[in-house]
Amino acid sequence: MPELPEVQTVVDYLRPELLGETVHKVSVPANYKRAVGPPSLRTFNKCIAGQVIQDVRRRAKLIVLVLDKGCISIHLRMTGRVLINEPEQNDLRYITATIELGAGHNIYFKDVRKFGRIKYHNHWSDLDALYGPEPLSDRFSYRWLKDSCLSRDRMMKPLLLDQQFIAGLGNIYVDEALWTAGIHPCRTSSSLTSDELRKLARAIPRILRSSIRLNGTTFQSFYFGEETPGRFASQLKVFGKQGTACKRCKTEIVKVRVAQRGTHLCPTCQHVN
DNA sequence: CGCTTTGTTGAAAT
DNA sequence: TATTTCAACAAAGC
Repeated sequence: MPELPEVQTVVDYLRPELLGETVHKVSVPANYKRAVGPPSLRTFNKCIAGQVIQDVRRRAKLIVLVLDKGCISIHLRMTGRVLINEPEQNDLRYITATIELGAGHNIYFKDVRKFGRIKYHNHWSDLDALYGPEPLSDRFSYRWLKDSCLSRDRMMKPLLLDQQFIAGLGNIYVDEALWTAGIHPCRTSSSLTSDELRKLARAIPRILRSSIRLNGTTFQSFYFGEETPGRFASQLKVFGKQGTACKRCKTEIVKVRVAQRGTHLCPTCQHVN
């Protein structure tokens, strides 16, 4: 499940390969056209034709190809993968879109679950405005987190998953950050103490940077490049660790349901109140 | 077959 | 009315 560190890993892998390439058009298979747009395929191609890729960057969980004028965003959702080499024959059926570059070079979007989407935006700011602060930017701070949590009344888990609140966190890193800070996922944001907020503000960037350094977490299906897995799975403290002993207090990690999401926590370290 | 996964959407609840 | 929560959705593997 690609979240901020996994998407960053893909972006860092793609950037040197794609910088300076010219985009020709995007094509989709006849039996599945949902992966591209908005805008419509016709408009999409009219917009991108001949534009040069000036930058490859990440915003929230999106891979963004910044072109001369607008930009193309790629959301991997659950199982999306970006390939820059011709896929194997048996992988061809999962290619839901192809971005055609010059000289027979293509970007292939392979997506078994087909939740992934590729969109075009006329301006970077249109896309930028959709998301909250980047946790690895200077817009994120203890002060911001404190003010933002105390000024609303939401459960911490869904709050941190809300991309408009903070960008890039998903199920894995929210569970890890809340365990590190000793905060129960059901805690109300306005009830957090300064000490808890301070711990959380430290934990979020620390965990994300640490994961990026190891190329992200390969839990089920995340790979970048052709078949390279991330190595952060070995550092996980609670995600997928139900039934094992808490690294801090030896209590058994449990998996519960919070806001319709599978949620991993230590009942001792993370108090409800 | 039902459950799981993600983020968006629109409806419902507070 | 604004804020917050929830169910539905899209798709396929196990």
